[in-house]
Amino acid sequence: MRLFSTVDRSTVLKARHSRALEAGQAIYQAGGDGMAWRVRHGVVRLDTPTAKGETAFASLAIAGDILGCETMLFGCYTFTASALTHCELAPWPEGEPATAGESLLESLAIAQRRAADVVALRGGQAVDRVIGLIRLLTDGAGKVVLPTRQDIADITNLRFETISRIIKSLERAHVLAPLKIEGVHATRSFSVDFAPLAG
Amino acid sequence: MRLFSTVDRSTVLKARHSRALEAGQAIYQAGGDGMAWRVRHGVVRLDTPTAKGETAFASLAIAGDILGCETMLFGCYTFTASALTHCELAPWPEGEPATAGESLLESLAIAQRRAADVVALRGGQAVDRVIGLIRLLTDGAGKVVLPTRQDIADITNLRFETISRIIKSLERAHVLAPLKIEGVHATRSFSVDFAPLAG
DNA sequence: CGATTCCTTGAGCAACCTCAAAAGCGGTGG
DNA sequence: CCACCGCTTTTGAGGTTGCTCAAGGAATCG
Repeated sequence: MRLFSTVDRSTVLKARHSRALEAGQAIYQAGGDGMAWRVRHGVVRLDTPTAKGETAFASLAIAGDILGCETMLFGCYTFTASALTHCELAPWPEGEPATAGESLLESLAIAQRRAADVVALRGGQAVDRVIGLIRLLTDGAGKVVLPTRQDIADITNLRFETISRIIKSLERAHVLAPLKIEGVHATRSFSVDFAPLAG
Repeated sequence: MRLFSTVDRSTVLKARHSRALEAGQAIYQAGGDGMAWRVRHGVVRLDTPTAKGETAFASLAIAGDILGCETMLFGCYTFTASALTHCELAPWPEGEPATAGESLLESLAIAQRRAADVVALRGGQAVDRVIGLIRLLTDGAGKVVLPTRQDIADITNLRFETISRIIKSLERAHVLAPLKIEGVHATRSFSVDFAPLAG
């Protein structure tokens, strides 16, 4: 039983090690060739080329999500991927093909769930969308590293000025606490505490 | 928030045969038990329960998409599904498990592509969103059966009054042509010609 | 230091929402 | 057949959210 189609395994195997990325770094380009990954840590932004030659936000990939699996079918990436925060990627598929069916099914379910999350980030009041995104990005310890205002704007379908106003107001309301992390680019690593807020 | 009419459910869980559904009909409920389907024809709306006990639009499933595969993992549906147009569903997985890996991988790629489409329907100018949805729903012959104004509003994150105004204006601009179909409820089967329009 | 990039803040405006009323359409019962 | 009911759609008037345009501040890097 052959699970996956005609991918040149020899070259793939060469590069089969995990990748660590900084915030803002490009991962791969739509149309390009490469392998598939699973997101271990961090948040990845996916963009799709539009009719006008531009590129528009398409989706998010968070820890657990599969990235670029379409190359295994079509031989090229559908989306352009870039790291929104510090990221760690692991080659995919990872292990024994014995459980590949289960794993794939789970990945499909996760993908649908994630899609619903992203859709939710584009509806409702502006503040709620931003808070929704922050929730999605917050780790177990209540810490979150925010992407740039422009990235947040693209994801929530708002303008970066609006994002700036909203985040400032959340800080002033002590919902978000600015908290600088050392050793990282300051403008990109605007790190914060996030007090969940009722709801 | 959606209300579902009292559809006869007695036949729903009987057997692994294809299902035909009318526009507006409920397919399954979030949390309920059942099987997975592939959409053969038509458009299915997926809703997710929200914090406030209501239910909000989550995604669309169109011909080729997998529906409710998460029951195979969790034993219950994550979303609530209902038919937006006349639909035909086939049991899934369909055939020999030999090609299950390929098929699953393809389904995953399709799901991610579809998610990007839906996200795109929630960004940009109101008219463009509505036109984008109409494009997504238009068949090869340039015909489209529109869902209710309220459904379109939920999908595009607009109000139904806004949808009404937009569709009326598209008709007056001869982009959409009202064209009644026989043998179907008129309010739901508002059918139209769709002249693609540059872009 | 200058160049670049990102963030903040303000003032005015437009797109879209809200609320309200009425009309169309199909079904039901007298 | 007509009157009525429930539901969807249409249309209007006015209000609000979030956008646009503009200017300036802060941090990074060569």
